[in-house]
Amino acid sequence: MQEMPKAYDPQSVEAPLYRMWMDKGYFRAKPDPDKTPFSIIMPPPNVTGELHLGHALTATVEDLLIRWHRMLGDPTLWLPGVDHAGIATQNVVEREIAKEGISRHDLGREKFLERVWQWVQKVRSRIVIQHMRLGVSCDWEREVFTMDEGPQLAVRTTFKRLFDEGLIYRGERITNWCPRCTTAISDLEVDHVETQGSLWYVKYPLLDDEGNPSADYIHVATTRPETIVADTAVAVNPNDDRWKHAIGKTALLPIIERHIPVIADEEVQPEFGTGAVKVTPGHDPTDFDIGQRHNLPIIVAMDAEAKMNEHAGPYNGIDRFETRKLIVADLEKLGLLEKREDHVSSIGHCSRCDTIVEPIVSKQWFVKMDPLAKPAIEVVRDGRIEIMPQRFERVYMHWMENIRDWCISRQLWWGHRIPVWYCNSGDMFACVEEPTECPKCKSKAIEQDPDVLDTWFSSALWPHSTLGWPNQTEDLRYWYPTSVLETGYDILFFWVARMIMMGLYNTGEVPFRHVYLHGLIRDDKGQKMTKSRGNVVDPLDLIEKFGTDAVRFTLATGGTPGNDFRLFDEKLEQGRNFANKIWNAARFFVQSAGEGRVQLPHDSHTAESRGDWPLEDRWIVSRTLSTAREVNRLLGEFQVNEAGRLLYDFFWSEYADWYVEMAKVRLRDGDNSPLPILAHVLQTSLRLLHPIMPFVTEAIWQHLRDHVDGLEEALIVAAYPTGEGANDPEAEENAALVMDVVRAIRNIRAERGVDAGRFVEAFVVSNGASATLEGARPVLESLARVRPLHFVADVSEAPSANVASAVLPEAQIVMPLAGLIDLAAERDKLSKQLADAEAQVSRLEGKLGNDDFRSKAPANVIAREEENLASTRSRAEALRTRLSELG
RNA sequence: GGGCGAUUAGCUCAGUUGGUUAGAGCGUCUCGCUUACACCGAGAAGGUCGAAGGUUCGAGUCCUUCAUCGCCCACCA
Repeated sequence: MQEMPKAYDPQSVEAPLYRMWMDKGYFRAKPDPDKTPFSIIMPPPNVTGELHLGHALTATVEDLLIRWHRMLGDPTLWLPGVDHAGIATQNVVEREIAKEGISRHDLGREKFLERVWQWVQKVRSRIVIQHMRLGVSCDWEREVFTMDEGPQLAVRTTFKRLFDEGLIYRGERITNWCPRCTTAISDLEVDHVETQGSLWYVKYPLLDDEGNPSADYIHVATTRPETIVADTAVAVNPNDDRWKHAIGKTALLPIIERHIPVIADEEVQPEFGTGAVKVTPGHDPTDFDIGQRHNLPIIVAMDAEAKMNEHAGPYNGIDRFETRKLIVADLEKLGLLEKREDHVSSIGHCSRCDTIVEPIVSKQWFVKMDPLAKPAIEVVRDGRIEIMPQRFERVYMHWMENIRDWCISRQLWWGHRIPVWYCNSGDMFACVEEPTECPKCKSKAIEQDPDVLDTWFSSALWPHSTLGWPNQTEDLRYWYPTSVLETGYDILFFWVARMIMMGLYNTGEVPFRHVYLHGLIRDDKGQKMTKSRGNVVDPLDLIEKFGTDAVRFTLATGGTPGNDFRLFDEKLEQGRNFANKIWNAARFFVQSAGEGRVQLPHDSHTAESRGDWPLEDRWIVSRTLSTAREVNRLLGEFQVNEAGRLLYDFFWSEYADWYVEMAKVRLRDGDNSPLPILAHVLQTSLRLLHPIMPFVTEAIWQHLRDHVDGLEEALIVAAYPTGEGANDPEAEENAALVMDVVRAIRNIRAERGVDAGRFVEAFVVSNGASATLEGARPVLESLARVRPLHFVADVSEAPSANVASAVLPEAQIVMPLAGLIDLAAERDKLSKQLADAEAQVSRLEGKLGNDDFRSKAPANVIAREEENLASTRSRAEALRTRLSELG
């Protein structure tokens, strides 16, 4: 039997308990064909570095759900994993080797990838340790990495299927190009920032019929003058009278002096700028489309790092923004710059490195999304997948319905290599296994595409690839579709939407039933936590400082699903204090139990079986039942925060503040009858709390087993209370009255300045509730520190001079407090209360006198209001009597 | 240009089928005897639930408009 220290010490408790859970194999998934499984595939953290608070939140919520279901007896699988995070990891490792003064090109592809793998090994183990510190009860034996063989096979199989069905294609398209990462990125990887910039008005000379520059100009407006060198046309709206005369003519491109046509295209908005637009199909998405329609040549005037190339004439080799300055100056010199205006526009930045993205035409691989999106829309519409909070379903729909093709090729080294080979005959083909020859011409001169896939491609397959797909494994059959996906709303499109599409495409089934989206965790000022701001908080630091349970409790209850929330020390202190409260409430029990063993009450399920128990016992047992029921309901609705709050309130404000104090009254008299009830409520609370606060509850559980019979060997596998059994409304009502009386007396004592320790005389006037109150005499005397305590049936039996009083709906308190009475204050207080009561009475009279209310409101509401009116009336009456006695 | 969210006590936030006199934590003010806990206990003060309309017997909760802040989506040069 071990002593419990005075304060809960997370540091000394957490690691041994986690080891115990692991050693006993409690985390291991055990399928049972007769039961409905509950499964979660953990969102794999990136191997870019440490876990952040978003991961901690995901881990908390998922662990909570898993522990809850495990205790309910459901077969549970929680499968952990790690993501190779292509571009992000490559960037991190590039920065690492830059410290040694080398670039990836110095190393070469193979050596560089070796360095990445070294990095991965290091970071993976840290992520695992961090997760363990958070108390996650996932099945570690099943941990998967996105670059493992299984996911590799799934990636290549999926690619080949899509390729063979024509849903993957390769084409020269305009894509977002990051000149720093030197790769194409998808639309989603571009962050748009409203930026104050300039709009330059430039005059292009029009050529006359002989092909010589005329005095006539066409005026264009541009925000990116450096792209002038790649213009292949000028476009105007066909209905624009100002420019009708120019359509079909030829303009002379300044500086480059190329002849370009003036064309008409509906896309051009006459209201903007001059109504004439320079067309640069190689460097602008809209212009690319116009170019396609008019068969314009495409000129790309920049290299991979966005330096101007040979197409840029005098600017060859110069950076794009430097070129912008130079060309503006040159145009001015030529007299072709008409004016400059301030102009705000939205500039795309690489979400990985914040470099300004350049739209550039290049050869890339794309997935045709429309056919994949349709079924994905369907499953959310018909409820096969539920997204919470529900408002995100609209966001999802909007994106799906306007979906654009997905650029999946990346000019990177780290990632899944595109499984396409080119034959020197000009053929290309996709393969699952590495081929040795071209399937068509049998040539051995084949070469694999050098590019890798967008990291989200493998992520999209995660729920089924981790379970063995494309093999039809037992795991896949049993655990798929998974139950819940928990992640941040910021990756709804990146990940959730794509998992739904690819899951349906590959398996014909949804990947998960429920999507639970959490908000962003912000700092105390509401700012996003970013490395550049330096306000990123490491979950481990918080765990060291407050304990894991405190962090989990705070994350789980501190906010609402889908909404951002601020995290700061005061919030975590609340969690820490709660853990300590639980610890000490248990400590009180353990001390009270002493050497003896306590039996749990063997029949507490029906109100009758508890009929002759003391009021406070009946009350707390009844309240425990409702709490258990409510917690299960809330968890079932994923209202994790409300479940946590409810448990907090129940445990602290009802069990600890009231029941334990009431139990002390009997215990002090040497009556040990509260012990079974204390044990019962305590162990039930521990079960209920365990999913949210696994460590403190398990630690206490192990202590409790020394004192209480019939407890399972470990709380993590103990049964979860569901609250079956009958409540005892009568006991709840009577206990409420007792507590009200105690509170009223305490209030008088405090207001009149009665010494805290002093016992004083009190009269409780009550008719209907006298038996209840008489039964609670020891509790009242002790908790309110009143003695002698008189129960009388009528106010006339209580003294009226020099008294302080309080009027409750079912009782009045009269306390003779010679020397402490301030008549004016007393009158004031009672008058105010009377005014409140009278206002209440007239409000209720009005309400109940309203025929509409009587005929339309439900009966129980009417009955309640009637009761309310009656008791408020008698309360007002009592107050008037008291006041008149005061004179 | 569309869409979404937030606006509730000094601060940070709950409040999910509309139904008693709107809650919590922190902070503030009093007081602290106790078989757990000062990471505590008792008592108190503090809110016209962003504004204006509307629906309803009844609105913090539903509808409309507006304001402020924040976010997402969008190829207007």
